[in-house]
Amino acid sequence: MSTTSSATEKQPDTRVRLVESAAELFSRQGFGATGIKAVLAAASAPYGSLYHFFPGGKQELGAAALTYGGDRYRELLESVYPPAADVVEATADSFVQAAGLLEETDYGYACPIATIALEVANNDELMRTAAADAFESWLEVLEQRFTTAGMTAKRARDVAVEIFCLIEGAVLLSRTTRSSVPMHTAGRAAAKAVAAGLAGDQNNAPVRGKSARKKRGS
Amino acid sequence: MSTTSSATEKQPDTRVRLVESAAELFSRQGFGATGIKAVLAAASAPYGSLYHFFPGGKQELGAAALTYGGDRYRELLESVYPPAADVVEATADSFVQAAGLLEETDYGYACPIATIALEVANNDELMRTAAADAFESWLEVLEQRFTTAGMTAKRARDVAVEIFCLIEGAVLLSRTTRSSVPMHTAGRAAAKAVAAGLAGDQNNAPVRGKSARKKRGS
DNA sequence: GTCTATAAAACGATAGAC
DNA sequence: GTCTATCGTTTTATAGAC
Repeated sequence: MSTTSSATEKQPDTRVRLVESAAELFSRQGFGATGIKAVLAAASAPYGSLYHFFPGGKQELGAAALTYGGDRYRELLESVYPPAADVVEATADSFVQAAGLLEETDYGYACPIATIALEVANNDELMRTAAADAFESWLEVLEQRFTTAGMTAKRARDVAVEIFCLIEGAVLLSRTTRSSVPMHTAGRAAAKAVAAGLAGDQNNAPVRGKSARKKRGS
Repeated sequence: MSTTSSATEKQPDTRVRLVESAAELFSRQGFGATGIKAVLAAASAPYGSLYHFFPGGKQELGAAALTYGGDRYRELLESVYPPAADVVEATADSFVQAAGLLEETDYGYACPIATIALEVANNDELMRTAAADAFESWLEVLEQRFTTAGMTAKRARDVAVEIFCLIEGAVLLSRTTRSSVPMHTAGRAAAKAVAAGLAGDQNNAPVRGKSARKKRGS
């Protein structure tokens, strides 16, 4: 019962459609620029239903959209990184997939969180933490895969953060310039970073001066 | 060489204050969520002055704010990368500086473009191109420095994009999680990437399988 | 030319009818 | 319990007074 009411599952889930539409529109147009009316129209839901399912109003809807989008993307990430897969190859694939998504959506969509997160990071603590939790869940997936592949926990974390930064930065640059080239460039760098992490070449030692480089793995 | 009407230069630059306040507020709170009244109040400017200086209204103000913020950041970038400096060291420094900026602003400010760019990339072509031009000018600075340091033009471009992605992704993650750790992690990765680019280890060949490569820059 | 007052529309949110 | 009509505020933009 309660808000989700998954016990009966009778109607075509107005609440879910609401969250899906919100995640879509907020991530495309921004949270502040998207009115709740637009969300309701996209979800084919009547006006008052929003406040029925989300007493907290737009803020609560935004947080739910972030959590929903974060979960969906985490699932995608888990599927792109099958437990036994080559993590270098999987990393390269994930960027190619992201580039394809950008092209398919005419550079309109790539990350369900980023746009909203930057908007609300200073102004809305509830939504900020929802976005942070989503990001953290993605990093945990990457960490787990990299650890399984042989990295130390510390290194797996660093590489996961690095991959995250590369893909999110590429999302920003690709969407702004309407080109998938940056995403492909970032993908090659990401694959290299993962390979370096596995090979033991990825550390936090000073990089300048003489540094004996150890060739890449396999 | 004032911005537009450079003939007289009489008033204490209301237009500049307007653009500065807009750049500040838009990048912190988002473009859609920030009303023009808030910008006018921050600039201590009367209402109608906005439409006097910017007949195009909020859109034109937003584009001007992006150009302004982009120019300022490009100057900062040029100062962080002095022409004769060690680019690896300069790269590491720039991330440390970015981390410091995040902490000083309570994780409220880091990039003058990113937040706005993601919001308007789909909805406002004028602002989108302004953001794209700003990003491109930053990449050109990095490219030029890396080329001077010995990289080939192609490699310099790739490394520049990579550095950009790392710092912008780190801005997103650091602001969302309210931690400067990701920025420092990304900084180490960035310094390594630049070093690898200089050493000739950075290429776009497939990272798996055997691939003997030996080309060197300069 | 510089600024104040107003206008029309859209916003988020609420109350109350069904 | 589900949805429609309305409230008060705030938004961008425009006239028009100084």
